[in-house]
Amino acid sequence: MGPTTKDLARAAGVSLATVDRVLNDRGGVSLKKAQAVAAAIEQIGFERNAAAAALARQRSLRLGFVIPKTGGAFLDKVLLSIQEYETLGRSEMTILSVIRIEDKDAHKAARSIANIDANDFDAIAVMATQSPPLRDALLRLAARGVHITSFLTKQELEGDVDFVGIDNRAAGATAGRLMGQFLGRQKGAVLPIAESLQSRDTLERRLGFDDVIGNKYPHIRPLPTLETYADPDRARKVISTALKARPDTSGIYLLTGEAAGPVSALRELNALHGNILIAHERTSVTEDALRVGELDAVISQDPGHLVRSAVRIMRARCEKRRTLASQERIRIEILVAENL
Amino acid sequence: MGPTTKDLARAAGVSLATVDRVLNDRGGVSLKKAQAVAAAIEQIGFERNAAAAALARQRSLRLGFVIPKTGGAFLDKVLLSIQEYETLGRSEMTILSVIRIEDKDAHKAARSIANIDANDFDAIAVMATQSPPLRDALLRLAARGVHITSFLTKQELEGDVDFVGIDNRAAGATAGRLMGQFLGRQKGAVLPIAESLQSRDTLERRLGFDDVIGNKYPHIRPLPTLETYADPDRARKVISTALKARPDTSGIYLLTGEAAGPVSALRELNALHGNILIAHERTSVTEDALRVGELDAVISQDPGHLVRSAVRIMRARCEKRRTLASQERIRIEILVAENL
DNA sequence: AAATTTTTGAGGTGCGCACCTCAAAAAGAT
DNA sequence: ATCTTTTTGAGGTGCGCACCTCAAAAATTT
Repeated sequence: MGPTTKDLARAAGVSLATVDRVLNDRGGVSLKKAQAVAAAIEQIGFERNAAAAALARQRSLRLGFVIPKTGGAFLDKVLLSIQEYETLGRSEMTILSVIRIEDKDAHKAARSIANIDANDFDAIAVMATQSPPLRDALLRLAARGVHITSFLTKQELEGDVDFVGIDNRAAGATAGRLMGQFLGRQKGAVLPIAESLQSRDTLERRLGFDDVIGNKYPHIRPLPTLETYADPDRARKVISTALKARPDTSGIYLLTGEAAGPVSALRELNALHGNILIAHERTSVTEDALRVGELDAVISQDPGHLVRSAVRIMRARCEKRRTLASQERIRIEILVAENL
Repeated sequence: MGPTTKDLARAAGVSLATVDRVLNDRGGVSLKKAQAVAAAIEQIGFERNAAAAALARQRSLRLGFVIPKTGGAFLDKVLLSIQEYETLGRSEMTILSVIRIEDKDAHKAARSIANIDANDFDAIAVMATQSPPLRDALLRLAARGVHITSFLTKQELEGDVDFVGIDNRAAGATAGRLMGQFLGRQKGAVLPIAESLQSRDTLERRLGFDDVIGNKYPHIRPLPTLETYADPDRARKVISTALKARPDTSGIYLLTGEAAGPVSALRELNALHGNILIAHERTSVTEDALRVGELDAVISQDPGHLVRSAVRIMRARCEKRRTLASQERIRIEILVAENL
């Protein structure tokens, strides 16, 4: 057993009450004594007994996931992971809940956030496209004591906000590397397809992709990104046009998390085989496509890992613990048919 | 808060003492009452409060990792992960320790296991090549109440032994897929290199590899596996001979976890560029080789993940909890330069 | 029916911490 | 020097469970 608060009090030359005040930020402690306690913590290597703290605190941590209302298969998987964790997390004194927000319009999103009662949550993980009104709403929540973590999409508030998610630029670069390797010496054009170019993730992925292709595989020519606007008809039309315009196309890169639309469009156009196809996010659609050989690789991030990481970070923030950063980096996974 | 033991006792119509006897296997409970408690657990959805249990139990779980004495960079990473977890796990009431065993000889290994005092451990995770004497030694430990988990190498004892590690056949298949894709339409031979063919892991990987190559990329010819016996000189010699014998070699597959030897041999032979090279396990050697483009891909399993998973499983066994199996499958990771 | 064994219940203790109250001490203000 | 404010300490309570003892009740044997 490590040293207890009692040992800490003795080592610091203060009472248990003062130790408690320092450990739990209750204020009303002179700088001198506070420093004495801090020094003693270092010296004797005190570590709060998590089990005892959880038991005594008795109050479950209320963690919220703020998630857009509209979203496809990947988001569903994230939601499922949250649910899974809920049943498991009950014994760990955490209550998870999901808050769906409007995401079409920055102001609506901000209003959804503003509607969150700061008393209901100890921390929230926010997935939402950045915007000034949203930022203000988040800052107000933060001011009322809710810890904010950005989830999948970066938020820039004051100070350092933890971020849970992959590095999209590196993800795009990974896709570029695979595309280059899969195409080999073969010359040709690569067609990137996205839902929209508005999203920051898409842009970052494209940047990473172009970077690798340009530097390592200069014989491959990346075409301008096609936008589907999440509309199957439009997808089929623009893809068809693009493929006709560039018959030398030999690779297709689906930048967007939602691969279902483009994949079925490509299937109808008979463009699935013969072309190297790389997509993002593991969903039932991409899994199946990998298995039958329509897709060659999928770049993905594990939703379960995302959720667990977010929960760990939020808990650490609430309990004023430091997190083991190395454990929290979300890996960029590469999936092929054999390692599903 | 979920229901407590008090609620459980009331629901089952028994006393707290009986509930305690059932929950902690103290015996001396009639079948009838035991079933009543079990039924009540289901009915009211009782879940032991892990924090309170850990606190009351007071006794840290003593978990052991049984690891071969000889081992390369990958094993070092595993050991490092165990150490990392140790500092972190102290607050979680677990004490990890590592037991190094002889591994050259099955009898020596068995004797090392036999030397383990069953009173010192609640559970151990064993990494050792299977053999009848080893099996006996493990069974004796199990009989004395130590929970056994197989770690990286499967152990077949009585009943079901948990296994922590990747599916080596699938790992080999993944390597085969990448090799096939990277080589593209290019015909040629692929040279698999291993330390020795004795190890089960190596065999399984080779099987998976051949399976994919044979079925999906029949124009590629896998050569017989080269054995280096972990000897750099021998490695250089056999590789050189093999490459001369088959000038059409265009891919090399390093089956073994230790890539350092073969990689430097290949470097001296100037066989690194021009050939597609795939290896196993992330180490500083494979990382560097990936970055500079000598290696094209690495198939790996995360040591940190391995250790955490093993600990979770051992704890669950000791505390008679069921584990969330989905969370415990170790992923087969694919690494390229961009997703390190 | 008596003696034995097995099963059950009542009750207590302590794990390490969070959170609370109240009084005493120290520091600062007037 | 008195009053006010801030800081400190002593002490208590309870979280849910593990683990213990002892006596009473029930089931089994003799």
